[in-house]
Amino acid sequence: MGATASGKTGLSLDLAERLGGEIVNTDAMQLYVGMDIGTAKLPVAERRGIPHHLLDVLSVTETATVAKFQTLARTVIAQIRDRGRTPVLVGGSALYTRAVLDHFEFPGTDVEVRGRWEAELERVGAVALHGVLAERDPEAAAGIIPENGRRVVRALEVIELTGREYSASLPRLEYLDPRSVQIGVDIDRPELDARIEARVDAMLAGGFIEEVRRLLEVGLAEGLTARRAIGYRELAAVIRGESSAEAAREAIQAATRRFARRQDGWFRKDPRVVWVRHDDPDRVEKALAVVGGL
RNA sequence: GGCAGGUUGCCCGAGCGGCCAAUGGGAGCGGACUGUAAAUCCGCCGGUGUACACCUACGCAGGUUCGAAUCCUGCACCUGCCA
Repeated sequence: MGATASGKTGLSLDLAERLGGEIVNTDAMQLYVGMDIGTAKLPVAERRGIPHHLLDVLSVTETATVAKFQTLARTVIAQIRDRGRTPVLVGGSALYTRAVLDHFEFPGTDVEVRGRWEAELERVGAVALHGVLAERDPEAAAGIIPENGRRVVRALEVIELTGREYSASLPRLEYLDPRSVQIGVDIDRPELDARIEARVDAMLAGGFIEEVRRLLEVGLAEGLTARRAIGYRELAAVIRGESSAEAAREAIQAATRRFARRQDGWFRKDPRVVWVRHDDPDRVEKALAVVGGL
């Protein structure tokens, strides 16, 4: 794990190679078919013959959800284990990773119930809806910032569906499978920012906008999750004539920097993560040593 | 050369005599997070300081005024029209 552009992919290939492993993607946006350039998805030709899983499993019109991902990933991991090989999970979506690795249970969801609360949110606003939540489940309300409409809606949905109170806080850091280890790629911020800038420029030079154009033709704008991906939303605005290419370039870089910071926040908070410098010549050996400690 | 407009905090941009360290947005920094998570949301954001406060600030230099980012004069630079 690690922030975007920190060098996760390279390390994952080395590790999988040395461990005789197979790679499992834990990146929310790399799940989508056709989202290649903008998600920095590793081209097949560069995968060194190592099997990669959970790439290209959703069409851009489908909604990605953590719960679905959890099921998919756990299934794939079990299969890899059955083959006697080592699953190497790689990606920057912290919640997705934790959902797979830790004891993490998601209450159900229901389109109708969700839709109703969303309409209510639209009507009365987040803070007012938070008031409703406070009446039904003070505990949950206390754990959610009133302005965060999305989370308030989900809490109300869960309460209505399960009849139980909603736990608004994250579960404990506890691996489902003790044969788990987390390795983070560590990189200094100024260096990461420079890499992000260069990567975005390379994406744009490499046909990013054409990729977005193609995806718009197959429904990117209608999807709930895919269209919100960094880069895709900004370039879609350019295509619609609402923004200039230069403004989009800068917006994408800024959004990516902020994203990287959020990712870092998640990973730093987890004390189980062992950090390896991205530019340490011995990083592969060090990472292997962490795995060997199992 | 003439006429008109402009110069505000890292950037954009309001303010047009006191309630202004100065609305707002962006960036930056910090934080939250159980089915959209590359999402959603919160806080801080001139300096020192717990608070009260003090200091430095609205192109530069003067002036008017009890009091100026806001008015006047000169200078510098930018923009539009006339030459």
